[in-house]
Amino acid sequence: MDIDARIKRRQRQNDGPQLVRDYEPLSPVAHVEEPSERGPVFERLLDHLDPVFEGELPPNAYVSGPFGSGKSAVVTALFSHLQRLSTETQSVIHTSTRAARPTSPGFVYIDLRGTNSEFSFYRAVLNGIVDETIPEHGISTDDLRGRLHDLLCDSRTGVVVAVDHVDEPGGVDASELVELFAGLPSNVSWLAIGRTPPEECVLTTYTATTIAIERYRRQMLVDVLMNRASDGLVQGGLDYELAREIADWASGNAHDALAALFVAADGAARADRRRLSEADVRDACAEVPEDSVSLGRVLALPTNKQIVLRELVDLDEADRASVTTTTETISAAPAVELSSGTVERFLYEMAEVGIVERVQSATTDGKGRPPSRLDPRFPPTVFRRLYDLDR
DNA sequence: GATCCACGGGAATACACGGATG
DNA sequence: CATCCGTGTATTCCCGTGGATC
Repeated sequence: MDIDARIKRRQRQNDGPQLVRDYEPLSPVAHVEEPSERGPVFERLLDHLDPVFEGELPPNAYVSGPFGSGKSAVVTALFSHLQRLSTETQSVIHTSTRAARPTSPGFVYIDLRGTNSEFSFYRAVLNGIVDETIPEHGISTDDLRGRLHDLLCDSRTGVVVAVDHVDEPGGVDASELVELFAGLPSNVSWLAIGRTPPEECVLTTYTATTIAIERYRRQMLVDVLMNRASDGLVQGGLDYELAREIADWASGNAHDALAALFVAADGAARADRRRLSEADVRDACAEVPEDSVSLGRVLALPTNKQIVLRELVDLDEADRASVTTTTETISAAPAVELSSGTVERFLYEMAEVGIVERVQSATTDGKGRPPSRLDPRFPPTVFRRLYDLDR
């Protein structure tokens, strides 16, 4: 960078603070410690978990709600508080020795994104119970299950395991989850969380409680946006009116609303403005796909798949004309060390589970099956930033 | 030495089209 | 005209190997 540019930057900074102070609070993936807008939902969850405060295990339960209704936000917040509480009171099993005498159940939160195998599931449970970190290799799945049995059978009170994102495409579905829990002792109570409505979900035949969470009301969503904006943007960066506009457009989906805010903020920041404009918001909303896939899912993908996606979102139209040319361009990129066969398979696999969408080309050049273009089903700007941010 | 799982690589299958065939 | 066939491409499926980790 030359000296002029350095000076310019200083001048700009002295003009006033940048629009975006911190991208983190704007991220649709980030959950805050205290989601203040969902008080009643907390109450319902606490009602269900009530036996815990008597040292008893609650029954199994299923929490359902549409995309972006705050299920994960609420459960992760609640469980992190409960965990803290039970560690403070020394009530959970802490070590693998039997010295500790638990008087209240332990709490484990598991995100099924990224735990696709039997092994990784039991490993996650065990990790949530003991202090030490369980190795990822060199120990068999059966050994893991064995250790869990030993530990839990020694524990008088057991654990409550929250399992988030049940039934996602390509992930663990309801019946597989039942199988997994069948491999654990009976003093494990689960709290499953998913989008499938309770009446369609087989899990409810194993639960005493189902808790349905509704989508955000408009006003609540506006509050969420204003709160996040006040954490991530410079003061006055987001007008109340624009927050309402985003909330209206998102119709109760907090994920999409935050994604739009993120994109809009990014756009305004690039244009070197100090506040979001009407046009920023409009463009941002247009960038978020109609039926978008959660960025949480995208960012939970294995590293190499994310690398492929990172390249994909930068390709121009010509390079995305077919899966074949997309594959060629991506595997030629310096950042990609995969064989083209693998890149291609990754692309198809991600299309299969809805991370990207295959759009069949209308133009047929006579020869062979018509090619498909791959469209990301998430806002590229958000993915780009969040991906680049933690490299 | 044991274990899990990511990769590679290729085989099998599906699809679209034009032209041949009955 | 309906159906079959061959060709070229797209898509799916499968499984062994080896890297990484303990």
